[in-house]
Amino acid sequence: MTDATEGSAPRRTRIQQEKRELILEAALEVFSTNGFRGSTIDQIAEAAGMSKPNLLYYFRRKEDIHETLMERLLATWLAPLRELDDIGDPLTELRSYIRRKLEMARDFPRESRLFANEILQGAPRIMPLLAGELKTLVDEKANVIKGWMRAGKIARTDPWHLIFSIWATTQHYADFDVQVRAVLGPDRGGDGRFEDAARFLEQLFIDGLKPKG
Amino acid sequence: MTDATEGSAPRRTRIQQEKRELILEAALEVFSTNGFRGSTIDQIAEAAGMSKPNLLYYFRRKEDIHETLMERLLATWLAPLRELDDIGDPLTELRSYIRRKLEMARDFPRESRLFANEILQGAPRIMPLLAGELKTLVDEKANVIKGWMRAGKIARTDPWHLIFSIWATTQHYADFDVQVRAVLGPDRGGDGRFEDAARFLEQLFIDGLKPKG
DNA sequence: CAAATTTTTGACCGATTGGACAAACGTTAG
DNA sequence: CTAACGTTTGTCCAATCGGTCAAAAATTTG
Repeated sequence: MTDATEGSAPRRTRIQQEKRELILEAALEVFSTNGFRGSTIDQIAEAAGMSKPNLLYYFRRKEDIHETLMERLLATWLAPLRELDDIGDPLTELRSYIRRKLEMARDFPRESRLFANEILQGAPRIMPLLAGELKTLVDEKANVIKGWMRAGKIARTDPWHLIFSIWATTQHYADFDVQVRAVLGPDRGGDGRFEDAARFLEQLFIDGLKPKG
Repeated sequence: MTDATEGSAPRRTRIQQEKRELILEAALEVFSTNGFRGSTIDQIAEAAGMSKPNLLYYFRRKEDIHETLMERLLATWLAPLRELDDIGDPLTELRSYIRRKLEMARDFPRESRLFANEILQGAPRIMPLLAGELKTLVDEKANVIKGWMRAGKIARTDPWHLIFSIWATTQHYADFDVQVRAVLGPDRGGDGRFEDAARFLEQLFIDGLKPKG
């Protein structure tokens, strides 16, 4: 994907490519734990192992780093939803989607928190994207789900809120990780918590809480 | 609840009580939308309609405002979970809990976002509370839920993750409100979205997605 | 009333912030 | 070697930050 903010792809040397990656990696770490305003260029520069003016040689403004980060994030973030399609068994498809989202929460918690930070503060930088690209994608998948309901493959319910609930429950394990670990305690809060969560979510979304029989 | 940070309850004049409330109300608005570091004393002072030194006459440090806000928040925030008890039908109890939490997301979105901001950034100020008071409460309620499972009143599953999923799905409508409204669009994103969410969540938690029959 | 106390404010301070800039350094091409 | 170009850094700046302070204004008390 080309940089949306520049008309033509800027030519970059090998060093520029590498250093920009280094900065973005460091900035992801810093932004995701301190928020945009809570992070300083010095922090990012130090995490990237370079001086502040050197960092500003690769990204002219603090906002440019954040913007680049958000653009990359959104592409990978919505990939699981894009994969949800009509072929295959509906319940299996949804199960896979839930599993993929939970894996992303486990493997990319910093990206999840970066996104959560942005939304929490009113999404000032990505509002058009939410109402545009994201809404279009969700509407499209909601229609797929509606088709499954009409065909009697899954229970009739609100597809949009279904998608919200999948987002909420899976991202919770990234965004609220400290709380989850604190409540589960040292015994159950270890690495196994994601498998426990996967089992629980599968049961919740498929069967609910009503006892069988 | 008495102020945990001061040994004895400080005596306050009528003006002090009123102005402190005014400041806390303004600070809730500012902190919940900008985070702690993203908020300035000037912003809060302006929102409260007073000068910065005047504000600092009532709260000596920025952190004191945030601390007072968090203490109040936590008490009311956990009230719905405290109400969950053994008397009454289990499924009805859980339904009520979900409804109460969703109502809190609707009526106190700023408190929800303030809390989310704190957790997102690693809960630096309330970590002991999470591992202490909160964990104790959740463990206790998890045992209640376990009892229901043993009695065959609800399906067997992980009570802790059940509670997490209720938190996640309900608070999502406060914390990710902009995204929810953007995706639902002007038609369905209006005031009715909370009733739609309530209907959906009830169905999800009780019956899941598997088609009937 | 007057004295004592509480409340409010303008001016100010040191620290931190995002960012500019020119000079120094390193690398590559002719 | 040298000129050109890409990279790095020390220094600096204006704005903003949290917070202080003394004095003025308002209020309460006797």
